[in-house]
Amino acid sequence: MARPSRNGAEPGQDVRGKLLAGAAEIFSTKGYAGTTVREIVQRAGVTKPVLYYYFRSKEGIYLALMREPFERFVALVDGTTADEGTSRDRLVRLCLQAYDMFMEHLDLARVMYAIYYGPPQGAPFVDFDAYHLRFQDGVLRLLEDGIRRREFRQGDARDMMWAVVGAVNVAMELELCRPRQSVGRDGIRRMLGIIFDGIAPGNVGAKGRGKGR
Amino acid sequence: MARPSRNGAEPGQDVRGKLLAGAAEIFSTKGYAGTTVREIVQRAGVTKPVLYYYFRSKEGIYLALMREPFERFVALVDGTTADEGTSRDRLVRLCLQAYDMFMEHLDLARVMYAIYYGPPQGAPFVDFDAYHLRFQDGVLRLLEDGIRRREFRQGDARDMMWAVVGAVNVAMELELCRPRQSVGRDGIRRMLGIIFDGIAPGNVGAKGRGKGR
DNA sequence: GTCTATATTGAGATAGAC
DNA sequence: GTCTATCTCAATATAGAC
Repeated sequence: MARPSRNGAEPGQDVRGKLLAGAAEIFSTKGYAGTTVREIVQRAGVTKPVLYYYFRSKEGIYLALMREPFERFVALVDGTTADEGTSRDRLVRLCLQAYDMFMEHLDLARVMYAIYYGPPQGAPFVDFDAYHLRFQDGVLRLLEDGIRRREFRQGDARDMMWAVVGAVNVAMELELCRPRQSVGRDGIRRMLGIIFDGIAPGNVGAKGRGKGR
Repeated sequence: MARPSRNGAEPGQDVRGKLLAGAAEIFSTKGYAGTTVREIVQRAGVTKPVLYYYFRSKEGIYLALMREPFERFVALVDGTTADEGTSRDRLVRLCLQAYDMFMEHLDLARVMYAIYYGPPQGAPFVDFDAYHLRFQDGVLRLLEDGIRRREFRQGDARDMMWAVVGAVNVAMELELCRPRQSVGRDGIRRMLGIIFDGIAPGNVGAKGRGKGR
């Protein structure tokens, strides 16, 4: 299309993509405020005005980075809750898919956590809550469905939802902060198993091992 | 002791305390890097050299702030795990006490989360992991104890531990980020109840409602 | 489109008077 | 102990050449 620039790389999308990829990594380790434009452009092998040309500002490249994966996440939740199978299986599947998605975008997840559980750092607003709520709502609906079908016992579906969300969160947060100790997909399966069956002795019902996708 | 200073406040401890209290609040909303020395001293009604006089540096006031409450936390965990009662009751008690402590120091907890799940922000190192591990270890020991006593079913105590820690974490994180939606002490009790008894129907054993102090 | 060079701002920290 | 005044440094951002 256009002729290659002096350093051998394609101009346009290529430089833009390199800036984005590098920025994701740096934002994830240093946070929004702690990341300097200089670092981003250095890693991409260009100079500052190039970034301002493509993204107008530091805020611009940040927003470009955060927006796309979240749309995929919403689609995923809505898809899985409409799936076939027992409530238990669907629930496990939803949790594992959320986890997989999280792992695919660990860098961005880190940035998100830093902003969500931390100070805004001067970063422009992104509505992380909306996506978090979407996941919770998916879990909640599956639980209510399971209660209606008598797959789960009567009880407050919201409490069950929090227990499930807690298990998934723990797995994710271990991955972020102590990857050596992480429990992984199997850990999530086992935790969900515990939440389904309990840790008190005597539960003889519904011990089926959901394969979970 | 000393004569009141011009603005009517006592000198010495009073100014120091005011600086600490204000710093906790500002660090918690703006993070370490986002907090300026100017803001801290302005809120305390003094000037910059006063802070440098008492704490030597920005790092100094941060460390002074973070260190003390954690020592109390360790003592609490070690105390509760050595308590009397059923494993279930002790476990609930430990979780609720950790939660209470968290709530007493919400500001500091926020700062801790921001550093722990986010970038260091240039803040001096504080070993949050050690305290986190201490809590996990307390939960784990109580669970192993309960399994030995046949209060809990046979199984991987670590998986149970993560489920319990997940429930407590969720309650805490809601308090940090969406206090309107928070589940509180009772929410923790109910989540633990679910983890003990499961959500699948048919568990007829050990349904005792632990009062949990 | 990409560079060099620089303007501008605000941070943490200190000197020295009182 | 607390102030005023100032130092030093690094960051974002831009001007203007090529």
